[in-house]
Amino acid sequence: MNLRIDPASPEPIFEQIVFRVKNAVAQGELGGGDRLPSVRELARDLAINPNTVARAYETLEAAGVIVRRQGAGCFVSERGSGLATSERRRRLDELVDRLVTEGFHLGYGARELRDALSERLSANPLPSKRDA
Amino acid sequence: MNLRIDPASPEPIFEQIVFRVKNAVAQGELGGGDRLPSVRELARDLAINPNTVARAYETLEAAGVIVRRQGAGCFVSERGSGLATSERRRRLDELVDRLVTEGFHLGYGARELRDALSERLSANPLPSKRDA
Amino acid sequence: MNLRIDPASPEPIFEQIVFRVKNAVAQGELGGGDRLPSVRELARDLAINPNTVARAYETLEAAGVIVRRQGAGCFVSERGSGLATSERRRRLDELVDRLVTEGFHLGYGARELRDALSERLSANPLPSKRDA
Amino acid sequence: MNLRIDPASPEPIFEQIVFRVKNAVAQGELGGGDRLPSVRELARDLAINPNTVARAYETLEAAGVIVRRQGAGCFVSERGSGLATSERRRRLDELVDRLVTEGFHLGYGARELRDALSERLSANPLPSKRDA
DNA sequence: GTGGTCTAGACCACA
DNA sequence: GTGGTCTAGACCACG
Repeated sequence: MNLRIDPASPEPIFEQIVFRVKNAVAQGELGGGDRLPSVRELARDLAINPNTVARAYETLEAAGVIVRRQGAGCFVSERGSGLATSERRRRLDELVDRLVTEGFHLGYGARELRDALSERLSANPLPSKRDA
Repeated sequence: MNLRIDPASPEPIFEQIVFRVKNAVAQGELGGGDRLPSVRELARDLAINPNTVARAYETLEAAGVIVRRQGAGCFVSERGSGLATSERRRRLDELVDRLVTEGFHLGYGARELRDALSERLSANPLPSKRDA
Repeated sequence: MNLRIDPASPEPIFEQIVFRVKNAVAQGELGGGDRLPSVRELARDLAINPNTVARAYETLEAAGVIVRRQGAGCFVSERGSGLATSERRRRLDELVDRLVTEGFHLGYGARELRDALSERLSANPLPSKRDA
Repeated sequence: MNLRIDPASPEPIFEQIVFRVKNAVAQGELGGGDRLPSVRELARDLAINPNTVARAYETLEAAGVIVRRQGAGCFVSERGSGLATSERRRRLDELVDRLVTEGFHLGYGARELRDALSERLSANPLPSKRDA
């Protein structure tokens, strides 16, 4: 999975890990049932405190992305988050609004935003759709 | 502009203000040269600490969204962010990656993501392109 | 709210806090918008580590029961968990199955289980229904 | 009895076994005197560590659900838990409180909780009452 | 003042 | 070995 973090980033370390894992799943690098590195192992590799990794894994479990099993390890979940359609849509709209607003202030117009999204989806196609 | 904030949101108040202003500009509700309410005025209207408003305006100025003229007030900037093309592109890619990754974990596929963006851009078209 | 914990219980302290808060909300002792004691204050009152309280509040936020606002405190949420109907039903069935199974092994029959539930609901009526 | 476990569940495997057995008894699939598979046999069938099965059986014996006869195997007990009436009632109230509290936070009201319990009891009636 | 992040290290529970 | 809980204490961010 090639997990790296940037300790100098304003984004908390545990959130960086959370996003990297979500990203790996969304790119098909990790699939349902796959095992993640152990808390201690990843902490050693990233030279950070095990509690920080544990926090990231905890967040990922709360989001329905992974399951943690005592004595066994952490595994990519086979099931989705279980959110209601309305809630999912609300969050999607917020994500889109954020892209459009911030993108506009970076100087990008409607067409460039659409193209950027299309290019991203073509370059790294999503795995078969995940349940909500 | 009808600036409202949600005091029950976990998003910091100053960030809510920043985003609402950026959003208003991106939707054409605010345009170059328009004047924003004064720090004291807005703080009174929203019933929040003036320091919080001041921090929001500082952030907006640093982002190149507004300019503050001594004694005259705050105005929506005519110019863009002033970032280099490579940096702008990097940030756009990051925004797109975030949409795709989080959207996937909400259960949305490539087509639905493209559609959601297109619908958003049709419903609230962007103003004429802003300079970078 | 009268929060007490049992340090000798096998149930983790942070989970005891989580349940007590959920319970207080389900009994109408706490309602939407109400403020919880601060992390430090509650930690001092219960004579436990602030991190343990923070963990409980974090869990409550993930469950959609409260919202935490930096610099302001923790407040009972006005909104529900946002779970899909199917997921809510699945969890309810699991709760019911647990009651029936464990209740049976305690020596209680169908009628006694129904009566115990009815009595509980009569003695402490639920507040007006919470959104899912 | 068709004992199955879900290795992807965060619930410890030995607890899954404990609950499945209790559940089977509460549904009449297993009755007093019935023999359970041996530790080694069940461990092989479920492809898990024999220690895990042994732990589950120990827990079931401590709860009064099964009895282990030296060299003969494990059998569903004819007797109840042996708990005092007050302790039994305390545990029942706790179970009911848990159902009501968690059910409320899932968005269910008093009536829906009562209905869910009644439906469950109708769909899978309890065997003749077990001794306390 | 509030909550948020991170480190360090102890001890327990599960497989 | 794995993850889970808890403590102690530092430092940062928000209002």
